[in-house]
Amino acid sequence: MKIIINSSSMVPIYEQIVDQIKTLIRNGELKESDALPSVRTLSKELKISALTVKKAYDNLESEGFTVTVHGKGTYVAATNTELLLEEQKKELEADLEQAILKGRRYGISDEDIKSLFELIMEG
Amino acid sequence: MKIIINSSSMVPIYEQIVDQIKTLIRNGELKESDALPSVRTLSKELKISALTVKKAYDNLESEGFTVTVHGKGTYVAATNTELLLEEQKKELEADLEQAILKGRRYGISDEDIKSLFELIMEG
Amino acid sequence: MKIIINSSSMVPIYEQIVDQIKTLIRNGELKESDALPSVRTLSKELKISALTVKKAYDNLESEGFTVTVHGKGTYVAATNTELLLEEQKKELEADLEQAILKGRRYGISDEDIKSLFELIMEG
Amino acid sequence: MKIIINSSSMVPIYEQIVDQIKTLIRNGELKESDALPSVRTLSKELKISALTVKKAYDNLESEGFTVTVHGKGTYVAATNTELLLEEQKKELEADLEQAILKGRRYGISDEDIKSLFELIMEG
DNA sequence: GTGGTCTAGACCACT
DNA sequence: GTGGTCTAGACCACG
Repeated sequence: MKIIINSSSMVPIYEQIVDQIKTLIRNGELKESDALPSVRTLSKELKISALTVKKAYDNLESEGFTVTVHGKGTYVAATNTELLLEEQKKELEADLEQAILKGRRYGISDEDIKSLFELIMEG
Repeated sequence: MKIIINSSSMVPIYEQIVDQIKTLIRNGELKESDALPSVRTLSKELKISALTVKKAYDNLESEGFTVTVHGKGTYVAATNTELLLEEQKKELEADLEQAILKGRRYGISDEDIKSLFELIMEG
Repeated sequence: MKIIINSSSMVPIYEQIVDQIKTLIRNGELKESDALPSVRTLSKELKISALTVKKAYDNLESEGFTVTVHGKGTYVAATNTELLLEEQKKELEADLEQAILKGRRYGISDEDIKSLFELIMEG
Repeated sequence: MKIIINSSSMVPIYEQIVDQIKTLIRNGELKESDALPSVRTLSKELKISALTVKKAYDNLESEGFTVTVHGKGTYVAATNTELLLEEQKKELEADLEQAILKGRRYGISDEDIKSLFELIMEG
């Protein structure tokens, strides 16, 4: 499990974990029935609170990506990776839209917004 | 002063006020030496706490957009609108970059990200 | 009446007026029984609110420097200029003491405080 | 954390806290990465509102003396204590200058002002 | 547990 | 009237 935490990021730690595990599942690096590391193991590995890892796992479970067996551990559920990709695209779309709307609210021209976007994509 | 508050947004109310007043200043709808509505007036108008409006005004003052005279009111300071535009562009850039990085972290191809962006801009 | 208002100063306007009139009295530029300008006249001259001038005059009267005759105006009272000088010295002493105490609270050495003081006196 | 609040002072409580913490940092009693007491803890200790403590902490952070991590706490930032000393000296200088100017405005001789100053320093 | 935001209302100083 | 400070308590998000 190569999970990288950026504690100075504005994105909450638990969300960073959720995002990365989702992607691992979609990429096939985590397959159906694979066991995730235990809450305590991962928390020690990442040097964060076990409660934070648990919150991430809870989110994954409530979204259907994992199933937790009491006293045994957390396992990757059967997933439709196509569906997951769609979901992630929707999330990206929402983020992009919000950024664009903010730019327009600031009175920045669409041309300038496009230029900025392309600059970032190329950089 | 047409300020619109979205109380269900994750963006704090005081920040929404700050953003909108900054934009009003940059657009020339609020000119140098113009008086902002008093803290109490605006708080009644927006049906929010006076403290929340004050926090917004404090932020504007500490960033140099306004000057406050005790017992008199809050006024638009002399500002370099060029500089303000740059600042807002930087904010937009940061937002866009974060969205793009998230998309890539999700394993979405750059082509797909570009398509999504253009779709939103045209829609 | 040469009164100078610094509206960007931290010292309240009414206090600036009080201070300057006190000094005019002590220097003999305003003598016993001299009439002060009317509240409205002075407020127009200084381009400030009449209420602010009134507050200054009220202060002067309550400290015994002036007497106000209803319907006529405000006049300089009989004063002991020696006493006034003492009072002003005490005020200066209090201000200096507060500044010095602050410096010491900041952990600035007495030598540095003295150096600063002399620098200002000479500059 | 020995912080002393003088609630009858004209100096706002939050500013008293800011001043004293700045000094603790400059004196090395608070070192880089040290945790400040939590907002709630300090507010109980000083028997003041949590909001007042938070306002102090916000000020410290916006001036770069501390960093706050959501859900974790407030920590002393890496600071240039030399720079801080300079800043505090400037503040002292401004206070002394204002006192001296007031004395001169009162027509008190420079010799008298110096005498007063030395008396206070020795006392 | 932590900080972040918001409320409703109080009292004060200045104009 | 204005802004400046403070309170006591609420609800939320994060760890």
